[in-house]
Amino acid sequence: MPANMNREDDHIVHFSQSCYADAYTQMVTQQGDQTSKPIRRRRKKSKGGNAGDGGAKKRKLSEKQVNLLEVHFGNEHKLESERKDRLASELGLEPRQVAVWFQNRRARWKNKKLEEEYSALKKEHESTIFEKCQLESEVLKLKERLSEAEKEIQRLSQLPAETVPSNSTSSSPSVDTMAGAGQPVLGECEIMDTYTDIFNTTTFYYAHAGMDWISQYM
Amino acid sequence: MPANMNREDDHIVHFSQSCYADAYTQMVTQQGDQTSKPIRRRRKKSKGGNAGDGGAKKRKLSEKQVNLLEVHFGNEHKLESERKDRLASELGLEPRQVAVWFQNRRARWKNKKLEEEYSALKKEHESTIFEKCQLESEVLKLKERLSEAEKEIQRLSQLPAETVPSNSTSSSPSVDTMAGAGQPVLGECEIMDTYTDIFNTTTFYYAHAGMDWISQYM
DNA sequence: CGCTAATCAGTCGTAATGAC
DNA sequence: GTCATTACGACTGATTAGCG
Repeated sequence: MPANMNREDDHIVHFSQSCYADAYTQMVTQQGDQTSKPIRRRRKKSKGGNAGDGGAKKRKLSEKQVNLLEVHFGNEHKLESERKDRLASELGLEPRQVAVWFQNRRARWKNKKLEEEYSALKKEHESTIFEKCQLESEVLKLKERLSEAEKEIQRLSQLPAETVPSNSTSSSPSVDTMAGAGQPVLGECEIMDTYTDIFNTTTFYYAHAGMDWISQYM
Repeated sequence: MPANMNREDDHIVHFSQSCYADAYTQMVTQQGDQTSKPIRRRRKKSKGGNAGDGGAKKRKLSEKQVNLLEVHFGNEHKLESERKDRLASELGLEPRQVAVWFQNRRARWKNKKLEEEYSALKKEHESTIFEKCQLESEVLKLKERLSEAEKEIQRLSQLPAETVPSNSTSSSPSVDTMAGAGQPVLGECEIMDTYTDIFNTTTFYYAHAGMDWISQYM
């Protein structure tokens, strides 16, 4: 809520940068006071002073503060101004800081969520592809069996009036045959296309997340 | 909207820090922004001096600067210091600013990319699901045809020695029959499961992006 | 030094709400 | 209705910590 801070944070009036120091971080210890240069600031890092736990020589929030904020964020991502003020005084921060922290936290949370959903979707997609492959090979298998069966029908219907040997009647022979020859049916399966597709269009480090099933083909 | 008019003075406050003035902003300004609203201000505002300026405060980079930076970023996301310095002087910025801009640009580009890939993947996933459905129905169809064919074989092989009527021999009748009855085969298709899954696990505004195909079922 | 990742903050637009 | 306030989101700039 950067925009509306006017109300309760008037007194602060954005003294940008270093001017915040007092209000923001309780231990500023840093006097460097080059309040004038926004950029070019090459400060030395921590001076010996504060070390310790939440040290925060700059305007960083202390660990304790962040923890408490996290807890409250976990309970509720939104922040009504009543809660904001209460939290602020609990933490010794300006209400505005609390508001900004929540805002940023929400934004970060969204990105994280997106990443999670992406990898979940990817996993699901991969397994769907796998199932699709299985279906494709099943279709091939069935088509061959069907073609065999129809050949058989053709044969049977065309021989005029003979007695057919009883052991060739049932469909089981052809079934077994096809099942035995089932290996090469993957020829038409698009698994390899999809495979390369997946790995070419993504450059994320977790790209290999859910591809375990592929080992079944190797 | 009248809503955001109140920011004017906020800007002024920052700007009065002055530190920015030189390095930042060549005026982004173009103020046509808030022009003439008679905003009733009631806050104590900052000190102020700045009355006269027509707006133009904000440390934002000018459009021209951003465009040039974008172009260079498009060519190469990395930034060697030679290039950085050259760019900086071209733009009238601190080299440090250029570096920061590139850093942020890279970081944010990643998120954007992730979002793009997410929606691309989702689209692909949906079409894969669709294809899988088609395959499932094809499998059902084939299984029925096969079963018909085997019944036929059974019949043919069991009738002793008759002359089979020529018009019932071919397999085409059963094929046509199945194709005609193709509609209800979706009964076992998991499309609805998947459908609800997709819409429950995502809350993005572009969730409906690639579901056009679903209209084929409605 | 440069980079990434994380963090903090300011700006703008805008929707929801309440007062006049 | 208009106007103001407030809260939020998206975007952007800047800082810091840590790695190589």
